Amino acid sequence: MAPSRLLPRPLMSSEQRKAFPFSEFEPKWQGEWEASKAYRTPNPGDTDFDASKPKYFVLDMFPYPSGNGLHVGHPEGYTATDIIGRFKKMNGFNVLHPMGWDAFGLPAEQYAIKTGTHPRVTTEANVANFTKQLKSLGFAYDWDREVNTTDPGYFKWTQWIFLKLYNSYVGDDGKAHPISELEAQGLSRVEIDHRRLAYVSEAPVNWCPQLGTVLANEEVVDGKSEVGGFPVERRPMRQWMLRITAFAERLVKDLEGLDWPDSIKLLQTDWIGRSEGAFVDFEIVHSRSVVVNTQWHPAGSQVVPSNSPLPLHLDPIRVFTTRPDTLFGAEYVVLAPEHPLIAQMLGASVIPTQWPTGTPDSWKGTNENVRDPYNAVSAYCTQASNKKERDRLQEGGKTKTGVFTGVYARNPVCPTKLIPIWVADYVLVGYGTGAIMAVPAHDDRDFEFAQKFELPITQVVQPSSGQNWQGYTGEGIAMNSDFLNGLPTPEAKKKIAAWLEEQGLGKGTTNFKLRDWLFSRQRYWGEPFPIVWENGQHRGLAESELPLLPPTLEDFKPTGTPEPPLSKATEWVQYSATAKRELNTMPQWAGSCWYYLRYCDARNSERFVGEAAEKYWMGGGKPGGVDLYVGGTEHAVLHLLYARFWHKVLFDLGYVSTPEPFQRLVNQGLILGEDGQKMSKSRGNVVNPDDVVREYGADALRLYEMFMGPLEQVKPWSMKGVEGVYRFLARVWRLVMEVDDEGAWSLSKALQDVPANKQLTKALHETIKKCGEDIEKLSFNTAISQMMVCTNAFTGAEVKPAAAIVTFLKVLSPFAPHLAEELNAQIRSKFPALAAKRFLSDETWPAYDPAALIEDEVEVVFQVNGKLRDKARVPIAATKEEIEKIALASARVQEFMDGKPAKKVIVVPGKLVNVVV
RNA sequence: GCCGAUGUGGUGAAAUGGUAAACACAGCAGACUUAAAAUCUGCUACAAGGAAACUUGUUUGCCGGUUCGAGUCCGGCCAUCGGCACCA
Repeated sequence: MAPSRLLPRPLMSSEQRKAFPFSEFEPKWQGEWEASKAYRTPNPGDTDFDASKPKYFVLDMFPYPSGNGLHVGHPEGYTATDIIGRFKKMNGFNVLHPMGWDAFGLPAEQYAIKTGTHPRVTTEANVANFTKQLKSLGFAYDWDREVNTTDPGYFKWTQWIFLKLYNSYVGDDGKAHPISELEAQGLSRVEIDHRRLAYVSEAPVNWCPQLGTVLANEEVVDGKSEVGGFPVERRPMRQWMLRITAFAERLVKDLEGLDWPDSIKLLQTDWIGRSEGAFVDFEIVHSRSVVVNTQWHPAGSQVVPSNSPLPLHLDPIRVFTTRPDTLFGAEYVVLAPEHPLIAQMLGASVIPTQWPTGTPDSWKGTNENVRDPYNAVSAYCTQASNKKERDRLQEGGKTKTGVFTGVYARNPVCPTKLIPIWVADYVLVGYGTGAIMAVPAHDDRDFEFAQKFELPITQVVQPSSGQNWQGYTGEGIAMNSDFLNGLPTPEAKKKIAAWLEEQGLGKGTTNFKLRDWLFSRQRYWGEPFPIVWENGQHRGLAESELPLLPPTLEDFKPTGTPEPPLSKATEWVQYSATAKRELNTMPQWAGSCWYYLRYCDARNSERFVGEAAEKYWMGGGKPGGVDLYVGGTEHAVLHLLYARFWHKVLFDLGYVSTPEPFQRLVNQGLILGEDGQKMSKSRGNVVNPDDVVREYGADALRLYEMFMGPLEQVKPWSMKGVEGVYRFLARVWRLVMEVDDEGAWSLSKALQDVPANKQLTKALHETIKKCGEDIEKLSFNTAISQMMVCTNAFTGAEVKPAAAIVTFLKVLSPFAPHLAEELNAQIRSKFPALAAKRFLSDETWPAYDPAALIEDEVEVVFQVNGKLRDKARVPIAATKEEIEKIALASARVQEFMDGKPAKKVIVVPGKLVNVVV
């Protein structure tokens, strides 16, 4: 028989295993905070609102409540903002720190398709789960301000803002104005529809058959949908667009005044892609205009006259270029395959049915069977339009293809010089004018193309330093350029732009990469458009008809055609005998474009946000209203750009008081799995916050996430690290509590109402100082290590001074609010005068005493030639001369001076002495 | 290809141009314990020498520069990660 002690022992209750009873007091305090509405934030107009306090609006990117629940990445940013919010509150600010749900979106809809469960049901369940999880972490949110984008009381205003966009245009001042101004000017319906910020377009879009919806360019990655990775094809469809491009200039410029990381500003700037240049018009010389000899063509051929008697007017080819100074080097013109002029030229038989005499074979395209330009061009264009975006990029990488149209254009600076017009898909229809002038000598792409297709390459820029001019794209001195010769690039640009304008051949202009925002989706679970169609025309609903609820549908499946699922709600669709509703819904971005505004006044049923509330919470004299916005980098471009756009429209129309929404932005870094890989189910390295809370408590989770490293950095998870901060919290617990004879926790006898000694006082005040500074800088990891140092100092003391420990708990409370609150309450039971009366969050952040930080003596290091050789403690008040004397007297210093005289002695008081020999 | 971020012990990391490695994790040793866990105390960048206290040298991706002094500033390169990708 085995000795009894080797038998499995009865399982200890989990309470006994715990180093401190967090699982008891954490829910207890959460309950108390909730019951007493400890974190309710009064609004202007409320009886308990104190207008004398400054405001601090600290915002998290609100989550999509997925079925998977919270992952450890969520609490990273949320804890950071929670600490800041609690800290600011203790420093006398009115703090707005809300939470809500970005709950429209594809997963709930796809789940509905699979199971038949209505997305509203799924969403409600997920929100309930997320709420429970977030509450278990003790965040100081004002839950009375919770918003949910799928709540009719919320999306009523999303629809309302859409109507504002629909009923606005951008004037010459670059600002949004009500469309009524145009009506007053007597503009026609068509003209007005052309100016609206929300307009209908037939442009080719990214259609994803599997998802049954179109996607914005930004939602397509490598020709596949960002969600799900399904193939995406291009097809023309009628869609709602938002005219964000009208704000491109301001969206770049206004970044200046924001406290955002430079890298994020750069990302947005690059995305918007502003470039200055000029439009230049190239007249198309064709058989139905005037016949002109080609000057330079290798075969010296002529454009073949057709037998068509009627002259035909064709608009010139307008190109955009950032290098108008190289116009003399333009050797050919390229149209994007989708360029409207191509269809026009094909239709009007401008593109000939025979290659001009002497056309090199390389110009005739790759299709062997096509023997004439007409068919070569149409074949090339068909092929290009069928190609998915992905193939255009992937197919042979970036090898250039193209075909000569058989038609020539006139170079405006050199009317006798005719240059061939090509079609090639390296020119994108969506950028600039969809056409370019090719200057092979000074553009990489044109250079590559010209080499491949044996087109002439003429130097027009002399590089400043002796680089090879072929393919030189930098600035230099103009040459072979008539009246530009000898001018440096910037001057040449100015001169040619002025000349073009004078001649009516072109115009200086600014262009952007940014395209208008494709705003409609063929989905069920999104905001319906407040639009009806009658007699082929759209019209906005009256405000009084909002919110427009989605129809109740049993069948959410995509129709398999571009017809949205809402078409299945036949009754709902029929607005009146003659009018039908718009069937598209808004994209998920819509709700997140303005949620921060709703938080200011979440229950207002009269207005999207009350005026006084908006002025107070979003005001403050800075361009951005939200004081701190924390979220992931994945939203660095889209969400932030869209929200800024909407905000500017609302600002122009006078609905909000700042031109920008977010003043300070911080991106938290991704948390990786313990294996250093991205957390994912398939890798099996996902950490569930619920498990961490169960094992170590919410405070330990919060603290660990902040202790891991700098907030912005990508960092791997470590359960051992969680244990480390858990042990720290247990040490704090034992400063106050000890196990009594019954094995229960009771107040420590070492805890006494005595003043702290000099050493402890210093440690405490250093901690107050450093933590305050570090919280402002969001350097939570170093703040925590300072609290550890402080705790270690207190642990080493025989007697624990109660008042000093309460002060310490105040500093700890933003980080570990439950433990701090519990220990404060424990101390209050014996020392009511020393502890906080109610909650620590009601207390004032302690002030540090600079005098407590100063010591009588400091350690000064002595260097010889920059190398550390000796140290000594010297009085803090010692003069430079005295310190120098002490240093030179040091035996070690003398030894390393090796008898040589000191050439120079640098003395940094309180720090070091460096003797140079 | 272009743009950006990062690079420091076995690990996460810290350092207004002024003692590199604070604070943790892991490891080692000791105390407590019948024992273990927990807790407490100490050691712990690397190399060489020394019984030891200690001494000397080297070290912040690599190469150079500025400076009395560089992880930090400047120039060049390399690697990893992220973004963009024919934007004229």
